[in-house]
Amino acid sequence: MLERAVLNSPCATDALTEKRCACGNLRCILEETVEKPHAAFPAPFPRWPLRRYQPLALSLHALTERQASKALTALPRPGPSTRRPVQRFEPRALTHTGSCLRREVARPRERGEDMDGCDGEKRALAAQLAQVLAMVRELESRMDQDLPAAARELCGELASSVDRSIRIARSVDGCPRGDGSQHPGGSNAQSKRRQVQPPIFCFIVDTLIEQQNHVSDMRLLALRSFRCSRKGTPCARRQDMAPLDDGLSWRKYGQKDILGAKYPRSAAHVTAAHVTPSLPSCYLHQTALAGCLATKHVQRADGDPLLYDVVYHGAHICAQAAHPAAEQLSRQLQPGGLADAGQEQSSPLEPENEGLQAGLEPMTPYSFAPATGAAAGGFPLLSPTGLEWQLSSHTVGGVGVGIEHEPQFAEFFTNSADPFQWEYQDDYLNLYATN
DNA sequence: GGAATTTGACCTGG
DNA sequence: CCAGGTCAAATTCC
Repeated sequence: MLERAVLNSPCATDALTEKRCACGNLRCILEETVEKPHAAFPAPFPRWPLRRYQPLALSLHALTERQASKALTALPRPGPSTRRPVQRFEPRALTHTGSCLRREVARPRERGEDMDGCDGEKRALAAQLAQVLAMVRELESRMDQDLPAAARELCGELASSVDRSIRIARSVDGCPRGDGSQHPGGSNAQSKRRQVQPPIFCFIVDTLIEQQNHVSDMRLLALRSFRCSRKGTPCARRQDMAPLDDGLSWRKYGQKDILGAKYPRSAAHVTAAHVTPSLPSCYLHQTALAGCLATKHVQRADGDPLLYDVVYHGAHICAQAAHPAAEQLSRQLQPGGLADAGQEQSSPLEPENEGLQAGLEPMTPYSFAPATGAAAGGFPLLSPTGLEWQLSSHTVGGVGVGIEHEPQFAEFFTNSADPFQWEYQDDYLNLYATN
């Protein structure tokens, strides 16, 4: 795995000053970009905290502000259930139970708070999100001070509050409706395949703390999801805290143990139910192949079992392509002809062409549709390498980390002449102000 | 009984 | 030849 190779670099430290490390090891390149700003400016360098904290804090701020306004509207509305939810692709072996929660938090009912069921929990959720927002603002206010200890403490509080928010959101999401039906994804005791999403903020807060400790860089996180694909360039990939609920329906058709990987890789087609719902199940797979070439591979990351490496192949030409996000991706793929994953294509995410710098919302692979949980909402991820690495996700459990495309990746490492791309902070500001 | 998943076999590209 | 992707019958779930 690339990640492992990165971490095991044998290169000498002095090589880090080279623009490209002599050994070509990725870690050297990473450390160069991380350490150079520190070496170039005397400590305490007043912009150090800003450079370190502002992108993530801005992400948190933008997210929490949106969440505070959107979370409740995304909650299940009372009314009859229209149809049985289509089972999303979720490898059983990859199912987890949200064990990454840092601490157990008593639910409002257990704490003697509002007893009005969903309404009470909605209020608790709103309160939690408001608290998160306040903490993020405080974090922003401290950016100009070199107070890593205070920032660390604040991050811990943030993580705790976010965990609580997500717990509440889940419990609300699972509240019984007026007609007694369960909301999709809710707490259906009979559903053994239900999906449990981990808290989305654990990761970003960990990342924030990690950056504070000079241990890592967001660029490393972007690297973690890079892997060569036998079939050629995947049209999109990302790492996530859970198998994505990307708004589409997937059917698993295979699982394979991968040499050197801890966890097997699962593959899924788009289900053809939307196209030919009357066909018997034995034809579904073939129909899916004939109707839509999109496939999805999911594998747990070796380094962090809570992360899932998701790779999308092929073009959506089935009925589900009508999904707004899928349509958007399709449009982006068409000019470059990336429809077939086996073809060598240029990046569908060229920043200068795709409106990132114009303030448009960054693209996401297929659909990361707003999920039914209260934690749904836009989530801009920042990358230290520049705007072309940014992405926004819209999934409950989704913390998009590394959507990338191989040409971009290659360009990133072959054209790493600007280790100070962090200086585009104002662009970040502008970008997120428009999201 | 239909839908979804599992799993061993087969296929394919390097 | 081998690793990884896919097929499809068998199995499981609801």
